[in-house]
Amino acid sequence: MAQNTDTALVRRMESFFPLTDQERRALAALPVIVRRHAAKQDIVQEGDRPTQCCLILEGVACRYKILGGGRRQIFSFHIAGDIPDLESLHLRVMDHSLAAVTPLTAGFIRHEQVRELTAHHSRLGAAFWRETLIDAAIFRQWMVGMGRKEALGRIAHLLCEMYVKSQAVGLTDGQSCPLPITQVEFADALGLTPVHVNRVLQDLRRMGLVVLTRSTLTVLDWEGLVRASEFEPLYLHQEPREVT
Amino acid sequence: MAQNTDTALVRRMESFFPLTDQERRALAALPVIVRRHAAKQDIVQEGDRPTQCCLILEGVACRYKILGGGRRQIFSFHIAGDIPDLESLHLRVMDHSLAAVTPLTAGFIRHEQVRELTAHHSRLGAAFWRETLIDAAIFRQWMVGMGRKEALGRIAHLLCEMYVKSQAVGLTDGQSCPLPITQVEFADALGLTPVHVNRVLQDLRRMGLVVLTRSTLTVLDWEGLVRASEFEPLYLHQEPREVT
DNA sequence: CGGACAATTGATCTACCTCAAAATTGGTGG
DNA sequence: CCACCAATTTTGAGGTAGATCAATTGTCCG
Repeated sequence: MAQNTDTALVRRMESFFPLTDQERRALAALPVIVRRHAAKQDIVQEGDRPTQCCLILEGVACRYKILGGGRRQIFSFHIAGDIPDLESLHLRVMDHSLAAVTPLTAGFIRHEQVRELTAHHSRLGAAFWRETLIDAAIFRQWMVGMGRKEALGRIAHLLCEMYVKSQAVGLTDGQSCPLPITQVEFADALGLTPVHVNRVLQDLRRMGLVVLTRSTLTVLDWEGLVRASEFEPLYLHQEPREVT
Repeated sequence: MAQNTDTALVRRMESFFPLTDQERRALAALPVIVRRHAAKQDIVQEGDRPTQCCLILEGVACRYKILGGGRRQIFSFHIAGDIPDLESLHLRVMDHSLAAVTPLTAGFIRHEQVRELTAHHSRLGAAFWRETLIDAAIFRQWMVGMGRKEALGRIAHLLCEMYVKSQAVGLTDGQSCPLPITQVEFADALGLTPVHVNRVLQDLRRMGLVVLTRSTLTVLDWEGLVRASEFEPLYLHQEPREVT
């Protein structure tokens, strides 16, 4: 398992720039505690003051906030290699919660270890910072959807995004990727009702763009899906690897 | 003017932790080029690869993206002391644009200078990082509004937020703060139509919560506004100053 | 095999949009 | 200093995407 945690982090960092041996060794030396979480279980809650952050190793997690009246807004979905609560490194109090969507394996790293690492390896610090900036870019893109797109484009866009993110960490298989997210969760992420999500997903199927099972997304017509969603992957900042 | 730029940055940093003399000197030594922008003028555009970032000294700026069909989504408004494109430090290509909302005075600092600074002063680096994390927290809060609140709560929330942010940089006067933002801009920020924004603002006035002129917000009933908007300022992370 | 959760369907309702025009406002040039 | 222009704000009437409420069906898993 220790090897898994290393490769996840190392691969993630190397998508920014090639690591030196020293940097690779420093990452591998990070003490990581691996823990499993049941589906729907909170990992960190709004109001907490975490002393560690959480590297997703397997499964899907989401960040969310609950309002009065049972309304919920999901801000992001996270897959293997993501560190969804990295921001807790510099924001003492959590302003939202982090939960497992599916059964989850996660590695926990103490803040002090991360601070130590970034202090001594400024390029790794920059890479971590960059991760949080990409998170923010994704938030902005979701805002575009919720503010200025109709339900169909909004849902299609999320499917594109999840597919591309899965691809980047090698989770795609042919034209399929894992997507174990319920329609209720889609609704809470997109600012819609489960009922409406259901109807629009049927439209997407009828248009021959995708097949969605309970746990898998298959993209039948990528071009069509991109067009329907106005998807432009620039905001994910998956630049070709170059030396800095 | 050099003094203005210094105080803006220094004050902003000190809201995180008390600076050492050394840190204060390093900030003051940053070469800053001051420039004025007319209202509605772009400062940085989507697709640009900036080599500097922009410190707002006076006026209001916004970040936005344009979609086909003339739809626009505004992501944030920025006032004195903000560095709205700080993220360009680690994301090579701009995935959105930055524009002046009002006539604007801004100071520009070269990336290399900022990198130099953060490399030698890791606490300042952390403070800059933190700024971008708070931006992201505000994005999340706007998502909550667009996804799960009706227009009245959404608008009221933005008014609360702008008031509190103004207060933090000493721009409030009694129960008023500058808010030179048109209803069209509100609409593009909130995912609404200008027509609907107009009607809801009238409701807020009729409820006796606020007075809004073209350039100034006056809060008549803060409690009422907070209740109507479900405003909880935790997400702004304006913690009491403490030593790190 | 049962029980809970997830997906689906149908009927009705409403917050917000669209389109169009009028009334205000503020800045600018003469 | 005033008159005018362009941008904003405001008003009205009708339309629609998506919400709400309430079942029903399907599916996974112990």
